[in-house]
Amino acid sequence: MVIRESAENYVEAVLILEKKNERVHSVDIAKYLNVSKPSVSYAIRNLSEAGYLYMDEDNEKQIKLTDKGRVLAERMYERHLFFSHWLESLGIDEKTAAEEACRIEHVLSRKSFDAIRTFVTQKNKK
Amino acid sequence: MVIRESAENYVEAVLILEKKNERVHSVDIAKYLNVSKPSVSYAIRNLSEAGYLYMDEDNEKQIKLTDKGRVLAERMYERHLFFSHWLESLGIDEKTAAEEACRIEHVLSRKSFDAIRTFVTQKNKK
DNA sequence: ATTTATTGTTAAGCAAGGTTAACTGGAGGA
DNA sequence: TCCTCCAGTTAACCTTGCTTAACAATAAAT
Repeated sequence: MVIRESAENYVEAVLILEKKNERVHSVDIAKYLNVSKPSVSYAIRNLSEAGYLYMDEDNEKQIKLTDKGRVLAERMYERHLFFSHWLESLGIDEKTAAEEACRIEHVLSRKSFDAIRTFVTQKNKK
Repeated sequence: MVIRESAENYVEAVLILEKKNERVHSVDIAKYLNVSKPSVSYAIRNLSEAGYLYMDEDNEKQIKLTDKGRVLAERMYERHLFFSHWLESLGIDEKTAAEEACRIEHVLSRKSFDAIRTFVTQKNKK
């Protein structure tokens, strides 16, 4: 399975719900991402086949990240926080900042993201 | 027609080929964007129905931007130049910088792009 | 115990944006 | 004149990632 924007959003959603100490069931992901239940069902199947997460059948079907999935999710989340905070600091309203962070976070290579973050962080220090 | 990333790439390609003083026929766009001829044919039909460009039947089927198309194309091109130059100045190689600029340019609102450009330009002045 | 609500899955289908294969039509060379 | 090449279109199809409708299974409530 090729990991695309959609897949990245699913694992990130799992991480965020988990951090909020909320239940992480398919239906919660659907609500969080604003998609239908079958979409989540389909995504879960693909992502579990690809080893990014699994459904814990023994524990009320909670969705859990694998190590591989967690690495990806943390990377997306880190980017999300960075871009949304940066955009907000530039005067973009919170909602817009979150939406755009959500799109930018998927299109950058590691190198470019690191370079941008270093640039912004250094400027903000001064 | 909703203008998406793909549509933005087509009008931008027309602008760039035009700036390079090259022929702008469907087949040139296909080569530039690395897509097949039928893809271009389909895109041209949609974009001309939506008023972004037209095929000049009286002039060897050259593809021309309408005013509306030109506005969009210039906006994309401006973003493309900004991001690719910025990334290169951060040490990203030219090819990667161009590829990533090509993706970032489509995901930002006007407000966010302006804010980012102002931030970067100011830092680089100091 | 039976009904009801919640959760997840299956099936069928749609839209966007690609692809290849096959066709048409015009321009230039032999 | 005929043949060939080039450009563009049409048809059929694929993939991704959604959707709605219908259904199954389980838990909770009366």
